[in-house]
Formats: sequence, C-alpha cells, structure tokens
Amino acid sequence: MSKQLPLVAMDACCSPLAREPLSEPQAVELAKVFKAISDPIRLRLLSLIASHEGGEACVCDLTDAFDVTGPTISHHLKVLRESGLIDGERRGTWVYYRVHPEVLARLSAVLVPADPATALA
Amino acid sequence: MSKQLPLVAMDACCSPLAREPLSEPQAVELAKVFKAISDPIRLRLLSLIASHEGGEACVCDLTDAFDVTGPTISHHLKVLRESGLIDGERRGTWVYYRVHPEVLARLSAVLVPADPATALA
DNA sequence: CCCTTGAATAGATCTACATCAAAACAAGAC
DNA sequence: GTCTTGTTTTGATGTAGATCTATTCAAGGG
Repeated sequence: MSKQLPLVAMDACCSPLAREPLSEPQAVELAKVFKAISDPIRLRLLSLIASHEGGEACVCDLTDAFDVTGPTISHHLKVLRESGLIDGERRGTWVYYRVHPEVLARLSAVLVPADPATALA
Repeated sequence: MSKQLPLVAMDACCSPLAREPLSEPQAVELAKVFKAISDPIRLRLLSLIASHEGGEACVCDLTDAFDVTGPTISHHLKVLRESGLIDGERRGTWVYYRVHPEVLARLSAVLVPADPATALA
C-alpha cells in the first residue's frame, strides 16, 4: 500500500523559496507535491484525514463527504499517496489513511516569506 | 497590470488544514493558488522574484533563466498574477514583478501540521 | 515619423488529468 | 463454496493546460 516516493527531495525541503532561487530539480520535486494538492477534492481529502480523530480516516468515511463516485475518490487518494503526503493501510474490511506530517511541514517551510514580519500583515 | 483576484479568500486563510476540515469553497480557492505553484517553471519564477535583490525582478532577467520561449514565460507570469501571488508594474521599457508575501504566508500557515512537534522530525 | 527592443496576446497542437461505468480484487458473512 | 460490501483498477471521454509561432502592443531612440 505504501509506495514511498521522494517525500519531497531532502535537499529541497528546507530553504524557503524566498531565500534563494530554487534549483530546477528542487522545483520539479516540489511541483509534484503541490500538484497533488492543487485539486479541491484532494485538498479536502487531505484535510479530512489530517483533522480526523486519531489522525486517520477510513475511505468509507471520506467517500460520503463528496458528490463524486467511489473510483474517483480512490483515484485522488492514489495521487496523494504517490506524492508521499498520505499512506494507506488495510485493516480487515476497511482501508485507513493517515498523513505524513513531515511532508506537510516541509511544504509549509518552503512557502514561508522572506521577511517574517509580512506574515502578520 | 494588477487584476487582484481573491488573494486566497480571507475566511479560508488561517486555519491549518489539519486542524479542521476545509470547506468546499475554501478548498476551491486554495486549490487555485496551489495549482499556480504546481509547475516547476512557475515555482522557480516565484522563487527568483521573491529572492531577488530589492524584492522585484525584471521579466528580462527571468526569461534568461529558462529554456522556454518568451511567450511561455509571459503565460506563466500571467498565471501567477491571476492567482494573486505576484504583481507586475511597467517602468519605462521593462516590466518588474514582485511577490505578495501575505499570500505566501497564508499558504504556509494552511499547511502547518496539527502537531508542531512533528515539524522537526 | 519609422525602427528596435521588451513584453503580452492569439491561435494551434499535443499531452495531462478528472471523471465515470464496468470489471476486478479483498475480506468477511452465510 | 457463494453472496455482500468495501476498495481499487481498467478503459473511455471530455476538458484543461503547457508550449510553440506569429502577431500585436508599449516605449524609446534614431
């Protein structure tokens, strides 16, 4: 169930984008993860999983929250999985997903503006 | 030159995605901005502008950093502009772009993981 | 004025992606 | 075993997007 992709290339993970120019490989890796969260359904899936009690959510819970079909949700979960943002585990009948907080943290760190003061504007 | 789109809908800006489930409208707004930075060239453009001396960069400088044609760079700058991430200003012959740090800060805040401790993993 | 240089737009093309219905697979219940 | 429920895969389809060339627009310089 895990496929553990680059997890946001380690050397691309920590220097804020506004501090120094991103290298081309760094940009390629980051773009993949941002693409994964550039869809409303995937953003909500991620949020539902991350904010769910116990830090994990069953696919059955997730599907009900949307107007699209099951296969479509499954597709979006796969995209999130392959980007390294979430991971799924089957326990009996159901499959449970949880987020990788480190990846979220790295994305957040990359986007921090150069001057922290502006963050409070 | 400015077109001032939603700038990341104000009510969607500050609660981390992992704290509570994103509403559908919030997700739609956020997804637009993430889509804007889900391309390697746009990420590097954003980084080049944000990290450039004086906080602004001329299109002429930006174009040289890539293997694609001028119109393609112009297209990507437009996408970033329409997402509210950057803004351009013509001064004489050249056009200068600068980032909106508040938007960057909000995106960063949304991605912060639920448990701050995990950010240091 | 016309010409040059910088930048944006228009139109065309090719690829990537979101979605669905149908089929396959996984795990239990009977 | 067979049936049922939950999840994923497959295949097809329509739309969005990245890129190019050619054209247009903007601002100065002769």
